This record gives sequence, structure tokens and C-alpha cells, in this order.
Amino acid sequence: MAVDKKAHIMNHAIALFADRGFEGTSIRDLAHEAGVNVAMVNYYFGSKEKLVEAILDEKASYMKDRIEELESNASLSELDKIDALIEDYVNRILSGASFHKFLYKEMMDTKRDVIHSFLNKSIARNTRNFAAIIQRGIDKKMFKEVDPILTVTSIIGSISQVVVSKSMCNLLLSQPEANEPYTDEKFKQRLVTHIKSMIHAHLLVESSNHK
Amino acid sequence: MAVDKKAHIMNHAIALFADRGFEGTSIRDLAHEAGVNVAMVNYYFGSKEKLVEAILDEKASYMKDRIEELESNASLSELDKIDALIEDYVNRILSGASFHKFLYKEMMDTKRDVIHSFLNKSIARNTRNFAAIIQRGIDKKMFKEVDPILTVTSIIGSISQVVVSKSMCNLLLSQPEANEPYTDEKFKQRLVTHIKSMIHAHLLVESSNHK
DNA sequence: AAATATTAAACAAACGTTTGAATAAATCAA
DNA sequence: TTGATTTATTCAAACGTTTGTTTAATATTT
Repeated sequence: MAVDKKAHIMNHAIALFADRGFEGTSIRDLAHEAGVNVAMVNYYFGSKEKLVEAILDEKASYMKDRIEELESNASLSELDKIDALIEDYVNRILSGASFHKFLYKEMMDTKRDVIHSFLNKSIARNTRNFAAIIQRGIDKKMFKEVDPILTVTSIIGSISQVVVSKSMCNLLLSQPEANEPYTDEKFKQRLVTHIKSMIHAHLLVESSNHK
Repeated sequence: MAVDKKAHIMNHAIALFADRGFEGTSIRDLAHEAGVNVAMVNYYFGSKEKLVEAILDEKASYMKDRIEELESNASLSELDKIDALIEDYVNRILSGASFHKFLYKEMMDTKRDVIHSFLNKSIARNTRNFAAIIQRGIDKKMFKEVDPILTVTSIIGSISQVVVSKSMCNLLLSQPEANEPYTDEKFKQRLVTHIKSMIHAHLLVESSNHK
């Protein structure tokens, strides 16, 4: 029972932190939104800051990328791996849009130093691992001599840019302000298709195109 | 004299808001950092929130894109315009990295509603105008039939992703934590080159390549 | 001498957190 | 199962700080 309530508070916290920021969300706001007493946050988590750490712990698997698991599959080409990672990133970021916004804010924020540097090292490692796959494709003469790290930056940046602003997203899709574009499966597919085709054109030498 | 002092406070405010957020920065922090009395912020700006509005007013030209000015130049091809916009975005975002981080945070933040929707409408309009240029290139059969809006999203997302995290950036460049990558002209050029080549490969039909 | 700028001190409100009593749940001897 | 006892949860109220802001006196310019 206690686990459910902790998870309940954490979910509301993620949504509020994503929309109003950490300092912008008071414990009273959070308690009211989650329908619990103000004292419960400190009872369950110890402090407001430890609540953030609990959220990060709980979502640790979310942040770990699938690269190790992909590397063990020897039958996949570099391009297959990249395609799989693009799908994986889009799926995870769009379905956890609030959490991603929260992560982004904490990444930009130097106030909680331990979390700040942890997140930055985390995304730097993921980017490096991803870039290594591209580098291998270049070494095998399958890819053009692109900038591997900035190529990964463009992939992640493309997805993040969409998540940053729900309102902008809806404006672009001519949807009403209240629409939830991230859970829309068609939108997800549109984003995957765009990124894949852009990255393919960027990476593949012309002769690889079957045209 | 008053203008100088106002600008002085605003510059420190941008840096602090970018690193610690709006609610994460107290007026006492800001006053101390800027070397002025706590009362001066309210004396010059009226309130903490009006300080944000003053910053946005002052930097309004920063946010207006060069599209109108480019459109008046009939001798430029669609690709020329896109190249010019990429250079313009990289230059402006990298040289005003703190301000861009601050904008990004406000864009994600629903707390100051007027500012939130203003910024989202602003970037949506810029994205739409930019996408219209791509659409014209498609209509002229110069570009492939890409997704214009998501293509612009990728361009802006690529630049923003770099600015989001100085520490990550330095990690990727194997630079020390204290390094300032955004003001590095070589880094700026590397980013422009990457985005241009990626977007060219994405947009141009194969026959256009002089190879 | 009038207007502007600067200051330390004080203001009420909101903040994260703690308390101690009240309630609910779980544990266990009979 | 029962009733007793311990443990875990919930709550309203209060704690000391910090918050944005104002005040009223002083200094500086015009």
C-alpha cells in the first residue's frame, strides 16, 4: 500500500515539476494535487530534494539506453541499430513526455549540483555510445564521413524539441490547445519516419540507395 | 546612468535565471550578484515578474527571425535562404546561450502563463515561416518531399540540444568543465557545417549533387 | 530646492519541515 | 477468533526561514 502511495505522489510530482519547475512547485501544491496531507511528502521521502532523487532512482531504467542489448545482437547492421535506437528514443521520450521535460529542466539547472552533473554525464555517455555505432559504420565505409556526435545530438534534439512545448506542437498540428499530441500514435510514427529518412540521407552514400 | 544600471541588472538576471530558474533565483541572490541593493530591482522594474517582461522586451529583436528580410531578396534560392537561416540561428543561439536557456525554461514553464503562450506562439510562427520556405522548394521540385515542419524542428532542436548543457558539451569535446564552448568560433563552425550537410542531404534530390 | 537614487530595516505571506496527537493496520499471545 | 499491543499512517497546527515587496530616512544629481 505504501508503495502505491509513494508512486502516486511521485507521478503527480513529475507532472508538476515538468510544468512549473522544482522551485516553482510547493509541497502544498503537490499535496493538494495528489490529494494527500502536506506532511506525507516528508514522511515518505524525507525532504523535497530526496523526492527528486527517488524519482530519478525509480526511473533509472528509463534513462538507460538499449545500446548494450543491441550490441549483443551480432546480426544487426549499424543502420539497423540506429533505426532501432531512433524508434526507442521516440517511444520513450514521447510516452514519458512530462518526465523528459522534468529531466531537461534539471539538466539545465545548476542548483541541485549532484543531479545536474549526474544527468549531464548520463546523456553524454549515451551520446558517446550512440556515436560509436555511427563511427563503426563510417569505418566500414557504409556511412559518409559525418560528425558522429553532432549527428546523435540532432536525433535527440529533434525529439526533445517536440516535447519542449505541447502548445507549440498543437499549433503546428493545427490542433486545439488541450490536445495531447505525444500519445497520438500517428504523430509518433510521423516523427520516427522523418528522423529516419533525414538520418538515412545524412549517413548513406548515394550508391546505397536502391533507386 | 539609469539605463546602464537597468541593463546591468538584466544581464545578471538572465545568467541567473538560465542557471537556477526564475523561482530558483531570489531577488537577494540577484542583487548580491549584480552588486546592488535588494530594493533596486523593484525600484527599476516594479516587480520580479516585470523584470522578466523587461528582459523579453529588450531582447525582442533577438527573437524576431530574419525571414522577412530574406524574403525581400529575390535573388536568393530557397537553399540559400535555408543556409542563411541556419547560420543565423546558430550564431544567435550560441552567442546568447544563457538567454536561450532562459527562453527554453520559460517555454516549458506554464507558471507565467502570458509569457509561456507568447513564447510558444512566437516559436510556432518562426517555425511555420521557415517551413514555408522549404515547402516552396518542394513545390519547385528542388527539394525532396520531406516533412517541412519537422525538418525545421530538427534544425532548431539540433542547436538547442547543444545549448541545453554546457557540461555535456564539454564532455563531448573532451574539454574541461570550465570551458566555454559556445563562444568558440571553431565549434560554431563545426555545428553549422554539420547541420547544413545533414539538411542538404535531407532536402536535395540526388541529381543536384555535383559528384 | 526639487527630483532622483540608494540604503537598512521591516512587512506580511509563503516556504519546507517538524511536532504530537489521533487513527488505522499489523502482529501476536491467548 | 479474540482482544491487547505494537507499528505504521494521517492530520491540523505550529516552527523557524526565506521569500518578494515596501517603507522611510539618507545621499546624490539636477
